[in-house]
Amino acid sequence: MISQKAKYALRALVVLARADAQKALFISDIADEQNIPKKFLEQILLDLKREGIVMSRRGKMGGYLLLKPADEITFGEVLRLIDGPIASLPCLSKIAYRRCEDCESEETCEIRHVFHRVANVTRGVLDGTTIADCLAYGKASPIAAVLEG
Amino acid sequence: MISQKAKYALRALVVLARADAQKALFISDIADEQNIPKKFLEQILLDLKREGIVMSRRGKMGGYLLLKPADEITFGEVLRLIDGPIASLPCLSKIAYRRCEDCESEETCEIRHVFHRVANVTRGVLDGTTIADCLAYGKASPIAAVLEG
DNA sequence: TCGATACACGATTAATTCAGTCGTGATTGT
DNA sequence: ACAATCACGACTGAATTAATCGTGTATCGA
Repeated sequence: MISQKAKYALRALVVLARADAQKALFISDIADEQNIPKKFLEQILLDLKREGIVMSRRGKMGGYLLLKPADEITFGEVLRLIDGPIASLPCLSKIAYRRCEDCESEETCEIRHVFHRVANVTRGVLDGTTIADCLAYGKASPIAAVLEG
Repeated sequence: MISQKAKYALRALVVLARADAQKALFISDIADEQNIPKKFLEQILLDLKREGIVMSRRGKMGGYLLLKPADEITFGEVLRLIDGPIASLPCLSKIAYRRCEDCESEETCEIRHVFHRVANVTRGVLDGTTIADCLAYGKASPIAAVLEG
């Protein structure tokens, strides 16, 4: 299960991607549209900003807008930022490798090879899917959802 | 990341699968071989027993043995039992479906279709891999690990 | 220049989960 | 009877999750 925070982050990015690329959106507008607690979303957008995915303007007429093009923001990137490693075992993580303490060696670990395959297929989907791939979905065009069944 | 508990469960099952099918193993022997806290493993084996995956004998000369054949115990089955759903979203879980509270509808959810694909490929691996597929690995035959690279 | 509106950011919190540990009881082979 | 083994509920400390609170800073428009 991904965290609630990651879910909010992804949906906020979709909203930003759907908006006019030049026009900043208020936190409160995004929060209202997606039923996200405003203060929590504020925190999330700050994380995304530090990572260079979005930018913000302060003051009246401020708000948030995408810094990276929507088709260059992958699900994998966002999930790693918010939830941490995608791999099921610390010894398989790219961004936060850690040896399993209880494990004698990675070569003879009985289960590592299985989760290595899991990590590969999962990364295949998450690093191969971008925010732009979600634009057809959502309030704007409920019809699009039918396409996938 | 899977839990430590799930990791222990899978490795304990591999140990049981490697043993003589008729001979019960003590909790303490499995715990020692895999560096698992004994009391914690006791709890885990009870879970696996309730599920019908292993059985136990009490008293002196007691111990645990597999109830199901190793090639019929899938990773998916064990992970669902110990860690819960494999799906990344509650609304995609087979064993514990729950509607996402903050989500208007599943048809128009902007991110659901992506995690549906993730769930499919993950299940493909986890439900398609059994404890028997791990027998070549581990202490018994460190050479086998080389085969995969 | 003033004030309303927006983002910035650290601190705090309640609830839950994780990873065990403890203690006692029941069963069985010798 | 005794020792070894599993059974099982209760407990615990640390970490994580999902927020909330409060104050500060920037900016626009009148």
